[in-house]
Amino acid sequence: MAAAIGAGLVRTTIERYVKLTDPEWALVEPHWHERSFAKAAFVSRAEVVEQWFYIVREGVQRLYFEHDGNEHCLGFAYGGSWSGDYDSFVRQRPGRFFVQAVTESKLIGIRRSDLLDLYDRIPAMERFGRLILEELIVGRATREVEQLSLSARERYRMLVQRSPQLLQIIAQKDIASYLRMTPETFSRMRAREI
Amino acid sequence: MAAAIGAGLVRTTIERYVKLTDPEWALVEPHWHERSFAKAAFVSRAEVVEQWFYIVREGVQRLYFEHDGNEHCLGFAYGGSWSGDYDSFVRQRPGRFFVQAVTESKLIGIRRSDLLDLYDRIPAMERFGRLILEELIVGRATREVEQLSLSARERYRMLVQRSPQLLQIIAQKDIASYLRMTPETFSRMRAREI
DNA sequence: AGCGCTTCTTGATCCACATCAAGTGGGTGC
DNA sequence: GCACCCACTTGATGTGGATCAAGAAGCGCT
Repeated sequence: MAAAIGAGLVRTTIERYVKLTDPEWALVEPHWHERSFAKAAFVSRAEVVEQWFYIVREGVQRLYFEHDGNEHCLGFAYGGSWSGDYDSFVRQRPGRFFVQAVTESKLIGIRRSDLLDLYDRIPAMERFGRLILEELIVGRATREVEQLSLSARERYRMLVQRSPQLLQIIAQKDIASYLRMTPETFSRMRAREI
Repeated sequence: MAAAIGAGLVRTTIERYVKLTDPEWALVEPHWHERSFAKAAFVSRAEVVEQWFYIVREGVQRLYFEHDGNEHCLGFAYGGSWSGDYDSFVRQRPGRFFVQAVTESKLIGIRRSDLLDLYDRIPAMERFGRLILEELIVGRATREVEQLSLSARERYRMLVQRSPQLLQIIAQKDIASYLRMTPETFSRMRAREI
């Protein structure tokens, strides 16, 4: 029942970047597999070399790393976006990051060896690989500018305005970490002004 | 005298990532142009849409943005690496960053339209585009982990150990900004322990 | 439903680094 | 060569947010 995977999600997602002919899609499609993760399960773990690249079908995941017993949250993935430890996936070295399912999640993944194979065989797929990286870089640059330009309170207000749904789904300590502040500071901002 | 451009620098640099056949190189080579920048001249400016992508032949440049009259330095480019405002280059929107020649610089650049054309015509060039973005992403991830894991003093020590030559070339206020501290803090760290 | 663990809240205190201020020195341009 | 402008240094003071501490409230698990 390959055709049912993601109910067309994968092709739709790829075709946000490049068009595939039907014969091309026939080569691409069989390599994607749905994988389920229970709440709190790990999609990727530090120390492990990542072999999968994912599209999120359902659920939310958080990306973080540990240092001195603290967790530093770098981002969240949800419907239609990418998931997994892209850093380890690219370098093929033991990962520095954890990706954990915040809610029960269904991800549609492709193995690295299969993806590289598609890059070789289908120019449009290589382009797809380039374009998602461009998007990633632009997102990172935006986030970096905001981290440096805004105070803790301004970053909090920005998040409330832009992604209020995250407040419902993600633990406050993780949002706090994502915003580069302690849970205590986050809690005080919530209390004093919404 | 196209063959003299960069004395082979461009082909060598590209071939760190992908191999080009001689006929492919013959298509690629004519699109690269050497551009010179005086000390303190701007390679890229905020508000302008970047049309060039550069390889550094000579000199050092700094990447920064302005906010509330402060400059925030995000990185430096030098021999053999990339330069220019990649964020604006990718998005084709007015730039958020400045790239300024710290020392007199010679950059070898290609226009965006020409590069996209090469992506269309030469699969190896599209792969090259993907691979340098992968390198960029990995570098960003490394830097982000360090920013979050290390104190100001540790970041200072790390830089001294890893890139001592930068201390000779770049203004201390810019290195301080790159390390996310004020010039005063940087100066005090220098004074108290080397 | 009740137990136990984790998260969240709230208050008191602390501190690394920023800010403000003033003086010194080096490089650049005329 | 001199003047001006920054960059750099050094000291005094300030503060945003961290840390420490101790309850309260959720929430999963059996």
